[in-house]
Amino acid sequence: MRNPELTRSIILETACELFNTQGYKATSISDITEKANLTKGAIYRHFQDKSSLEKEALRTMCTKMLSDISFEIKKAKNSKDKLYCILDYFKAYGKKPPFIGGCPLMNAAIEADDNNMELKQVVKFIMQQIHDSIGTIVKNGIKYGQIKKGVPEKELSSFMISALEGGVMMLKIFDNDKHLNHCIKLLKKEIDSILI
Amino acid sequence: MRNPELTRSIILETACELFNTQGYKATSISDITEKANLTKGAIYRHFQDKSSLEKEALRTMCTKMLSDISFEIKKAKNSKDKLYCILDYFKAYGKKPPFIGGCPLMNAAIEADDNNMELKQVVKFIMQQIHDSIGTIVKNGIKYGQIKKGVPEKELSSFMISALEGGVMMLKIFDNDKHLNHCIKLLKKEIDSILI
DNA sequence: AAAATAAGATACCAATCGGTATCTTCGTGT
DNA sequence: ACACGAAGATACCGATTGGTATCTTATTTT
Repeated sequence: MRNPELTRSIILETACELFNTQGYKATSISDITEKANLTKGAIYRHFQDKSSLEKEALRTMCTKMLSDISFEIKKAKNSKDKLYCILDYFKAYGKKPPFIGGCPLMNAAIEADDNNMELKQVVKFIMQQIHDSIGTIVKNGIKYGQIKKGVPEKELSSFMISALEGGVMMLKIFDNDKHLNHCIKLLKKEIDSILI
Repeated sequence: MRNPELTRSIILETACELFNTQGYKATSISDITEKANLTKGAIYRHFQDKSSLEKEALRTMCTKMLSDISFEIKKAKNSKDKLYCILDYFKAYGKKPPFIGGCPLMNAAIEADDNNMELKQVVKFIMQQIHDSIGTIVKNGIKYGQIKKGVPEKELSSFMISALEGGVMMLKIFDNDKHLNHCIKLLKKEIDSILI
């Protein structure tokens, strides 16, 4: 019956869910053991301390997010479709969210920023990757004649990320996805305006 | 030397600062007493419990935010300037932020949402006011021939709030206001495009 | 089959949490 | 001048926190 790898993944998955809904500081080790039907002995065998578990949980969620998005992006054939993929990924937060509790990156960013520097570093690293990826899509679009020359790819990337994350925040505040959908609609307009 | 009203306002101000930087749950009553050079006796004389202090601190910060923004908006003479006021208010987070620790509304929204329903209700109420105010500016702009007819005011309002709050999040993640400034630049372009 | 090792349950620790009860002290009304 | 009530300091409460030490039990090695 014993399966250490399974136990570890159960702990990690439970921690992800609780950290992303209740917050990192607000989730106690006991919260995790109760929900996972395990004990402290199990957790502290697999993870050095709570801080390690926090960082690994955040990394796990972000890695899943990045790989899910890039899976869709790779299927898309042109720049427009690739950029739309990102919008669609966030649109899903309204109906069948990829994570309960909202975007893990935003949640960790807001909670960690003055408090938990290690967690903040993880957020910063992942967010930079996303920002670069969107920039690359735009640059390639220009290169291959699908996007107008001179479009400032970094500005568009910052704008898309900010509006989408802000839209998810609005979704959580109002328990209503209309604000998020407004953002996506206007971002699509913005994207369409730079296409050739 | 004793001044109960002053004591109360010191407690409230200290609580605002700590709640907005460290988070509500993560800030203990002892944190507040130490920073304010007071004791529990003082706090629990002026506030019923921690939850009350949390709500009043959030309301205090949001009221300040709303009154600062509306003070500037009232000085502006046309729709464009009024909308630009809101962008400028958020732009200040980069250089001399109105609150240390980021936007109190976003911080509370992210922390409270699945956890602290009373705090979430405060956030929801204030955010609705802001959303309505921006909508009203746009509607009046249309009425007085400054903004094109048919502009969906609610969409623009959701978009502005989301992009600005997301921009503040990016500012906090990277300790760099370039992403926020990108958002503001593109929002200005969006606003200019609906002017007559 | 016995011994060794790894997995995880149990019991405990000091520190800290929010909150209360009590006590001292300051300011005011008489 | 004195008493009284409010302001706030102090001491304490049970519950919970992250973490550790120990013990049992399942699995693998010999």
